[in-house]
Amino acid sequence: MLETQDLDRRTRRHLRSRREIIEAAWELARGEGIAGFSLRQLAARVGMKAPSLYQYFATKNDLYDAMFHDGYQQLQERLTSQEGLAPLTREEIKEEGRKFFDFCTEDPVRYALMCERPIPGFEPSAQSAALAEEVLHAQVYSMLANLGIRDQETIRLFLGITNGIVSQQIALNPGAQDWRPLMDRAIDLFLDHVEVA
Amino acid sequence: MLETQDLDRRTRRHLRSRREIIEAAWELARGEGIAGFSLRQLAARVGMKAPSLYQYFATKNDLYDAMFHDGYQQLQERLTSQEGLAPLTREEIKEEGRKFFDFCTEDPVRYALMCERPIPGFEPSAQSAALAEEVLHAQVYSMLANLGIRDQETIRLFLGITNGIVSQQIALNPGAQDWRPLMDRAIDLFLDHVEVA
DNA sequence: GTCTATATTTGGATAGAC
DNA sequence: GTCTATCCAAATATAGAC
Repeated sequence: MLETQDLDRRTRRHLRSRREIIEAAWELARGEGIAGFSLRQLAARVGMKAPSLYQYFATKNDLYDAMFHDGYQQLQERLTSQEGLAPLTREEIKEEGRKFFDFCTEDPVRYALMCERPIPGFEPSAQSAALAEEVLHAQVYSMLANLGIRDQETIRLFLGITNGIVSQQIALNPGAQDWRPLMDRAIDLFLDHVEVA
Repeated sequence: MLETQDLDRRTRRHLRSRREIIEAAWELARGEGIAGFSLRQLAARVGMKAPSLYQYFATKNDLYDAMFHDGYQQLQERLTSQEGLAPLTREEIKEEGRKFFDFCTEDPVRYALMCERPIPGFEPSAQSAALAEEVLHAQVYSMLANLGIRDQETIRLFLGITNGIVSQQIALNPGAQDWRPLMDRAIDLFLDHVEVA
């Protein structure tokens, strides 16, 4: 007979393996590109053979979806949720901006999976897309709302300029940080423009 | 005996075929992704078999390089060279910004090839990279220099925010133009900040 | 749950006839 | 310059033994 304890243990073990695979996938993706690694390579890295991976992910796109989801979970942990908080000072906003810059540039492949469309045919599942929206809401929308900014155009302006600094760093000089000071300046520019903080 | 005329004719014919292949490659790339089309598909589209393509491009990466080069030539034709011109008015700058936005968003795959790094292992040749730099110089550096802006940080700020608007449009809602009005606003923001025009 | 073996497809690229 | 035929490598995914 199967005890509940055994089921739990089995589930936990399964989830742990899943996690290990996802992390190995990130490592491989950083080296070979997000679409450039194979399931054979991935299996080898976790000490399995390729077919065993199908116990954890039904298709390669399902793996991508788990990575996408994982990326947004990481971002969520890295930034400070702004929901129900007092408005940030200008310096605190810059601090969050630098954290975002560092998060994105430290792993360009992760940034691409999360914010660009690097894999033809892959789209995040509804669940993962919902998490992405949730993170955006908790961090950006809330932060701006706390400053009194709620109209979509201004929110987009903020998203555009901050992501612009990040994506230029990654496109023109990945691995470096020479665009990092520009994040502060871009945020100054924005805040001067909207006349708050 | 081969006449010079014949050589010219042959060369022109060769270049015409090359051009036809590049254009077919763009069409395919728009549908299948930049790395998602095969040389077999490409050959079929121009009425050839795959091996014949090797008369025109030694490898697939050479084809990508030709496309990269072609993209920057197209951009060069689309924008107005600013070298030796009088400073633009604010409205004229916005006009150029909108042209850039339209150019980039009308073909996201082209934008990706030109400005992101969508193909692991592909880097533009020295010649193509030089063209890219030349275009950037003739358009952006010159335009800003005519306004008295010459320091690198401010130039980068301009590049960051304008590319940011474009890349958000492509990432979040490709095919649409709902971020287009933000290009004007971003340029206002920038010009207010640097206090010119 | 993991394996071996393999099906199946597809890719880039080359040899050599015409 | 274009073709047919083919090489070779690699990919995702499945079947079925253990």
